[in-house]
Amino acid sequence: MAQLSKSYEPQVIESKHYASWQANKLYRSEINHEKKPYSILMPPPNVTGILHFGHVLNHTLQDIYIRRHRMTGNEVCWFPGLDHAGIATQTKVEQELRKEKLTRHDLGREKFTSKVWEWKDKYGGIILRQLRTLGISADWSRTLFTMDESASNAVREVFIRLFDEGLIYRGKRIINWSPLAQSALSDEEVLFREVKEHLFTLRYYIEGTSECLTVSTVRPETIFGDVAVAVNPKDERYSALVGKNVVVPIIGRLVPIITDDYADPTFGTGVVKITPAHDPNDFEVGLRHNLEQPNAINPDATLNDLAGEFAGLDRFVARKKVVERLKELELIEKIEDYTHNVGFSERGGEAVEPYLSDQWFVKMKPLAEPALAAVMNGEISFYPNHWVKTYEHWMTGIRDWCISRQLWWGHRIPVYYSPDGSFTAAHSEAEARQKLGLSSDVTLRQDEDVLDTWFSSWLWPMTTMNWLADGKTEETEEMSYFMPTNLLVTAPEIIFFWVARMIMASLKFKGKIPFKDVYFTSIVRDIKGRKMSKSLGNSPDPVDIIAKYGADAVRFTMIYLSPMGMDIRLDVNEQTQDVPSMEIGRNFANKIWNAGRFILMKQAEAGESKVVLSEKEYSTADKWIMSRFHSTVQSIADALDNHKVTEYSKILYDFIWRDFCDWYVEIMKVQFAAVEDSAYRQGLSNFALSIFDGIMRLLHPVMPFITEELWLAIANRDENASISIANAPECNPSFIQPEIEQQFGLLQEIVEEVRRLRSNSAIPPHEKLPVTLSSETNLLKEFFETQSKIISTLAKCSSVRVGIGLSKPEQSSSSVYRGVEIYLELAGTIDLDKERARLQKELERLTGLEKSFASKLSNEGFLAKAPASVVVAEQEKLEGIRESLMKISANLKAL
RNA sequence: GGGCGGUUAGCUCAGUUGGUUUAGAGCGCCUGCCUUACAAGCAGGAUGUCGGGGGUUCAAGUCCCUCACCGCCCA
Repeated sequence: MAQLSKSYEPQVIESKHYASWQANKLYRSEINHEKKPYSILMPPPNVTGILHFGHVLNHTLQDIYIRRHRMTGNEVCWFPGLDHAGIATQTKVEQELRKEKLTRHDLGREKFTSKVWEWKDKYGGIILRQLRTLGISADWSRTLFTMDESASNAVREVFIRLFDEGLIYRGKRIINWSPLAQSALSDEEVLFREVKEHLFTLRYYIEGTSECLTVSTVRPETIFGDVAVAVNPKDERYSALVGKNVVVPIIGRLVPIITDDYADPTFGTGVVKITPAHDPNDFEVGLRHNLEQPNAINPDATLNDLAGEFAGLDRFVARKKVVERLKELELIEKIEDYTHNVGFSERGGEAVEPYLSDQWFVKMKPLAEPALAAVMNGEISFYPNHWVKTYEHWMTGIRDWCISRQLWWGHRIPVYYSPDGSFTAAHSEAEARQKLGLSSDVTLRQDEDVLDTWFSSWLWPMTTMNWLADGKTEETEEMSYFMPTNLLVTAPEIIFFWVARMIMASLKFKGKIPFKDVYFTSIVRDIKGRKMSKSLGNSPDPVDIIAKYGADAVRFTMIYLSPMGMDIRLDVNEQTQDVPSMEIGRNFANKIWNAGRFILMKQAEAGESKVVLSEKEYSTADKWIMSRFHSTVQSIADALDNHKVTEYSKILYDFIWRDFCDWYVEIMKVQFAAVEDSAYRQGLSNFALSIFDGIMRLLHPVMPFITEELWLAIANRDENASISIANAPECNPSFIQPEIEQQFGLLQEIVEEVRRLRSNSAIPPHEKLPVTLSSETNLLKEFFETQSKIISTLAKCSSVRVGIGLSKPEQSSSSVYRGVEIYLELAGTIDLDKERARLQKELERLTGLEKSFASKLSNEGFLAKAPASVVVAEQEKLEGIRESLMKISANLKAL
């Protein structure tokens, strides 16, 4: 027998087993047509990312399903990978360069990108190493990086196909511009936040008059791009002025007063300035009225020459200066506080600038329609289901996707321009020339921009399975075996970024859905409901927490605490950066550890043997634990099948702690001590061990390390065995016996009632007292007789007298439970007043109950309309209550 | 403005298609225990107008309407 320490020490055990799992290549998958496939795509973390609690939860969930299916006979594959994260990674490397006072332009494109690759090889993907400490069983041999050649080939091919089909187009549009990254962002990369600013009402003098129109704006610094002021066509206040010109403040340019529905008569003065290059709505107005689109802002968000004396100033500095100047010129009518939503870059955090530029877009409508249908018709299911509505809403109002980024790190857009202005998408310059019908001496220029990172990750379901790895191969073995994958586990935040687009791409290019079920995880917050973030100091490093509590404990706690469909709140100590709730999992692990240790000790005590109790030898408790075990097996299967993962953890927690440890193990001690026969003892300890073995298998998906350690220990299995490739227990319904569970329930209640009586009378724990149990049926009498040893041990009785209609012993504390009278003999120590008060209180409680049941049963509506079974059950309850009432009042009288 | 969640013990949450002796768990709290698997533990205890109001029903924490508050997403 292995020597186990008194408390569970995860650190050594965890690294030992992970190394052995990897060395034995247990989680490598292969195409095996004998088995049903089960697969999950790991959402590729950012190459710059480090582990946070969101990852811990997400990957634990995935690992639970992966491990579970590996144990239920599937050929399992978990496809891991890493995302190149264009903006984030480029920013990181640019920051490093800045320390050397260099910019990427100093290096040039080629040198810069090779620098990024160097950075990636050296520091990138820390997170994948960190994930290993969690114990997850991904097939690391399949790790894909979105910039790998194979994935890049697919990206290029997809771009060309969509371009040729007309689904990718180039357009001059207002896009979200990140001045920090100096790149376009997609709508999804912009976060809106309420900001308190000011609403300035400016005076625009009408040409040649001393009258003025007052125009409200929050961005006076954009007046240099003004081309018109607009009023609503129905707004009679201004109808006489339409067609006249006004003078733009400071610069004095004349612009027309036009009418457009966009002008809201109820907002501000009802007059709005039109700056097409700096506002998406104004841009639309400009198109309708054929206006120019002068750009007054540079890519770094400083003002340009159009702003005259303000040229070169940052937009926010410029705003102040412009306001000062307007004040000097008395061109400000009023300044009001104004709260509105402003878009900020998800990555850089700076305010996004609506910016007019040439960008590449994907036409989304044709892609969205089938992708919406796949979810609406149930081919793909969302858990929790309510996300379907969010998905539907976005998909029906979908806008084209801006996919070009003015970065160097990423997949370069495969578009080539000829000097004559024609262009096409192609695999090479030569191919482009051919497509454009140009002779071979024409030099083409490749588009400078790269693609949005998500343009590679939307192909993830296919590129992970080597689709178009060489740019040509349409169908791979992996795809025909594993696609569609079974489950995707992801944060709801990227439902649009990623989930929706993967569905689109898979349907578009393969005509297949990418996954069947999507599980949206909880968002991890602190106890105040704030999202975890480094700047708030409420985001401890999970690596430290894992080191302190053990990976199993962290995994279990996260699952146990995360409510389905809602955010999870973790109590974080900001001083110590500790997460004390991890004690739930740690204590549980310790409990399991000690239960295992106990059984091993009993087995050693009984002597090595393979003998297991036969069914004929089962005691009530043995039958009961078998019944409970098989029910547990069933409810765990149901919980996991229905994506109720928290329930899975709760079922196990309760079964192991309450049923197995509190009751079965305690009773096993009694049974073990009562019989000296070593064959019986061996049979019993092996029986308990077999239950424990099953528990380990049920628990393994969520707590892989401790279960591996104990499972290997309990059977002295050989070094290379692993619970992770063992079979999950199956439910054998014939062992589920409700009548045994009911009978045992009575035993538990009796024991607890005696303990309660003892506690009420303040009996010291070591003092044993005589107990009398009086029942009304022979059946119960006999049952108590067979269980008397157990009752007397668990309830600390010096003796247990069992009989039918026994009278109340002198000076005893009494109780009635379902017709059974329980007497605890307290000769000499009984406090009669206290006992009377207790019985009186119980009497009152029961009288109240009796009243409510009696009135229910005399209600004709109830008798006529309630199902007969309910009426009968209520009738029986009432009779039981009346019986208890009689007995208690008799006991009260007898005091 | 539109949509989606949530409101149950001091805290974090369970509570299946309405019907379990008048609502459960963990943490925290109180009392007593180093009962040789486990003090990271054991035994016992206290704590609730199930957010407010209305309705449906024989019966509502559970279904419907409405209001309030909190959170998220979209515009």
